[in-house]
Amino acid sequence: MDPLKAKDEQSIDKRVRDAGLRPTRQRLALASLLFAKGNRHLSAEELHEEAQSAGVPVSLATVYNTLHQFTEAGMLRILAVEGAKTYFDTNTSDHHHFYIEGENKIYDIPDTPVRVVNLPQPPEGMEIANVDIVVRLRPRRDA
Amino acid sequence: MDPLKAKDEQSIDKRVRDAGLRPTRQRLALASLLFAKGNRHLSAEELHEEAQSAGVPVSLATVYNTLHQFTEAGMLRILAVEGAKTYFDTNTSDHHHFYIEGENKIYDIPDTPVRVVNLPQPPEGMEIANVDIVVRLRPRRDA
DNA sequence: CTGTGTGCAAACTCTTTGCATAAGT
DNA sequence: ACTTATGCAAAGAGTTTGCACACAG
Repeated sequence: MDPLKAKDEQSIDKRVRDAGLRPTRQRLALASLLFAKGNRHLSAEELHEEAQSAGVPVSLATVYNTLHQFTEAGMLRILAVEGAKTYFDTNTSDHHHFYIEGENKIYDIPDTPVRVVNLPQPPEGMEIANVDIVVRLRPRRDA
Repeated sequence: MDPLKAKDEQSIDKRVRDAGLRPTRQRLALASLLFAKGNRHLSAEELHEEAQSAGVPVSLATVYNTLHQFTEAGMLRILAVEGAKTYFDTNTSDHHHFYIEGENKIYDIPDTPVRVVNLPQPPEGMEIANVDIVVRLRPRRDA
């Protein structure tokens, strides 16, 4: 077996274990799809289709369960974009997004130099969980 | 009739007309609820309930239609928060939000001094429609 | 073995749609 | 009158849940 692949699989396995989840076939397969290729923004349905294509017959319900378990474990973040679908982001660090209106596409803002200034104090008894910035884009009307 | 109320109703009427919409009973009533009391963040269902309480028997479908028509006319903005529900904001100018996790509550960031620096160039052929900042809050664990 | 995870299908929530009736101009 | 808006109920999309079977430890 390809040693590189073996190593990836080991680290995936560790990641899932460290999250306190049993490394089942399905969870490992989903984790591989999610974390193998860098930062991704996926809906449950998209991940489900990828799994099918990859020959891993996982059910949609399990995909939802798994995505939420990974999210609770801090391996994923939920993206707040309007519209019905929930997107999950494999990059849990501070970074922000472009959102293309009408296309339902999300992209990382590259090199994320974006910063927020003058953040207000949160109200009594609350703390800031995180700050999401969505830069909504549309096709230029002129030009 | 109370002259103040009459004046409000006139301006509501004008607002709806200016949006190119016929000032029907329902649209006027919903516009009054939406715009009478300053900035608000409402879901369709919440507005529907308010209308019922106010004695305006409008159907939920009409509330949805109306909210979308108002949005297209630029009188409302859709708020992007995670979760299934769509929220509409009566304040269409540049300002940002606190979101309380678990409560599904949205508040304006007061006096909005928040600003984003180092916004990147949008990709080719795209322009920035707007920038949404959501500061997600959670109860403090300590203290 | 024992308990957790999975798959299926049904349930649920929010939102949209189709069509007959009602209201605005 | 003519046209657009409304209400209802049904359909639709996305997500969650309950329960029997399967798999990991």
